[in-house]
Amino acid sequence: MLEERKKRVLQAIVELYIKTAEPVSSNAIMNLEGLEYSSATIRNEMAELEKMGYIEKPHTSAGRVPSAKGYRFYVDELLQEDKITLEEIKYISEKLETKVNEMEEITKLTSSTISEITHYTTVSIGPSSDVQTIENIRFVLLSTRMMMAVILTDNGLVKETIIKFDEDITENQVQTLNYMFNNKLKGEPITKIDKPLEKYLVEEMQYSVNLIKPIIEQMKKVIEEESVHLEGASRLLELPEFSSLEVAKNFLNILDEKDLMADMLNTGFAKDINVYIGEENEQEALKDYSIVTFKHRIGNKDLGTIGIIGPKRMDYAKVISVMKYISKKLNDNDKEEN
Amino acid sequence: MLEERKKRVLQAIVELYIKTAEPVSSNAIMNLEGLEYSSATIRNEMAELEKMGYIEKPHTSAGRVPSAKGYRFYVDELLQEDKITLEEIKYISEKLETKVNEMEEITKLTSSTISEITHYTTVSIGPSSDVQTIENIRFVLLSTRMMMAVILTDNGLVKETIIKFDEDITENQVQTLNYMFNNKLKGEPITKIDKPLEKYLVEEMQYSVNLIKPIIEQMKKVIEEESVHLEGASRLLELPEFSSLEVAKNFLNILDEKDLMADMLNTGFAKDINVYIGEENEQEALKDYSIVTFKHRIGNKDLGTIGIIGPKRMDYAKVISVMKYISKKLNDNDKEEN
DNA sequence: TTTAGCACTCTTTTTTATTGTTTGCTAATT
DNA sequence: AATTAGCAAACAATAAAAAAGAGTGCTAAA
Repeated sequence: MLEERKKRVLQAIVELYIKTAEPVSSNAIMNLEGLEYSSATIRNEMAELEKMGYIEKPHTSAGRVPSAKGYRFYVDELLQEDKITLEEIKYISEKLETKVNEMEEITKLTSSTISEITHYTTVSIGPSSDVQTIENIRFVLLSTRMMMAVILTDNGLVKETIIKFDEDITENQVQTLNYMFNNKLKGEPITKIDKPLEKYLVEEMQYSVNLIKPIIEQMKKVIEEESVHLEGASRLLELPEFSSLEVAKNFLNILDEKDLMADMLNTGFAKDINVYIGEENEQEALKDYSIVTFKHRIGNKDLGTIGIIGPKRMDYAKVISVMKYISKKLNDNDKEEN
Repeated sequence: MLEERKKRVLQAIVELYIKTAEPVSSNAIMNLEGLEYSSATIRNEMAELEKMGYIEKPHTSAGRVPSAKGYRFYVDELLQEDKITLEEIKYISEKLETKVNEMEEITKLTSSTISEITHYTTVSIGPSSDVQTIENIRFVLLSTRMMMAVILTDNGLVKETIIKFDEDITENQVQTLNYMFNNKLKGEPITKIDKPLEKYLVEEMQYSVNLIKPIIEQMKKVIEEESVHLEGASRLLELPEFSSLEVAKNFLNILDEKDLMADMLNTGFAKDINVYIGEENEQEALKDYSIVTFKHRIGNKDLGTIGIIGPKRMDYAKVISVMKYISKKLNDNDKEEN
């Protein structure tokens, strides 16, 4: 465990570095609250913190920079969660009051709000399909060979898709489909819509392959579709660590990899808010960045996961404060409405 | 009119500059096809071309760079449209054979194909709402207070939206709506769905405001929604003109302005393919870029507009070749299917 | 009409010098 | 024993100077 003064020094280094992106010198932190010592004393503490692995030097004559271990300690032990201003609270409240018709839009709204307030890039994704159950399925004939399928899930999500057929479909067939699918699938997980179901319907129930096959295939597609939503992609470019084109390009390329982003949002969820600092990220490409993931929900309805991507010197305190506030706000709003 | 040799020189300068992004010296173009003269002779021609305004010098001791006038002359008179390789043809054909269920996906597919082949950024938008007419409208009750509306247009586009109500809706009401909307609106332009219609339905036809108002409002919203689709945003960053972070940021910010992009895609359409070079763009922010717009259609169905954004030294020949090829291919594919 | 030749211009790259920041250590002080 | 003043050493960052390179425009000859 770290002595109190060392903690203060580490905290000062982390917070100043988050603020300025410049290595922090012994001079810069002397005389701060609780650190009324000469720079030489601070230097001694810094030397020890370095030996312990909490901070490091870019080169001999530079100030110190937090190491991954340093950030981790800061996040776990030193971080204070009140870094949210009144204006920000006001802004968030206003944005979250926007009326939305679809649950998915709440996720987008939340993720854009977080991006705007924190100035980091956010990525979001809906709830994973295996936690969702079917509440209702509707088929609607759009034209003789084109049908629309709408699936309502228990968390209020709507998934629709258009299905084309090679032969004409009758209104009668559509009604049978409506009855049968609802009867069989209501309350079941949406992942039940798959190949075995197709097989069952065709082989056991004697439905026409030409009718069932396109339906199942297309529905399966929308269900599995993980649509990643991005917000504020260019925002990070304002930060000094992205002032090299090399780095900027690398970052934009990472964002372009939807699969990678989906992966990232789907890894390990001990808590609702998780912090991954630099090398702690499982994905190789993200080892230079920090990610904070936020599984958000209203009541017990899972609404998906939002990830904030930023530099390692991300303002963790701010990000976490904002998330917690939004989470609270979302649930309050919901209660009011009922 | 330019003498033949001057044309050759101008062409060489434009093409070399497009390729290398470096000012073109007299040395570099001597001995090219049709230019078997000494560098001094070329220099004389270049001096004259400069006086006429076709090319310019970044500074005294640099080579020449095409001016906007130079590019314009090149595009109008010199450009050869066979700049498309066999591999590219193969790649395009394969991609365009992907089966899609929605017309909108064709636009996305086309725009991503163009971006991939040309390495420029593309922006696309659906057909403007005032050229579309209603083919069919469907209302489907999803739950007691939630309804889905689906509009089919004559160009095969599907627009759907979810509508929430403050009071319960009966299946009966939905059927009336279905009958009435179709009866009244089939064959009409979709822009007919607006405030006056709401007024008519409520005041003359005595429908409940609580029912009609949310419907019209929400439908109006989806109709007016111009969803701009972006492809290959980070691609331009590979080009040397974007090697300054300043410029790169500027570019990304322009792309973020959806309204600007929509504007750009909606300005003046003399032909299906239009080229705007630098200052020729109406929008101030685009004066440093060149835009090629491409109104694409299958038969006489308008499918929307795709814009390619690149530097002024864009490879116009390639871009135009690709567009023409895709246009042909789309229409051929369509014929085959019928 | 074309071209060789060369001085001149201006950018780009390389080198050298200068300034500034911060550390680590030693010795003095509290 | 803990703290601090003081100072040399280590680099980075900046500025200034020098050298190299690429092209042009013009003149005079072919």
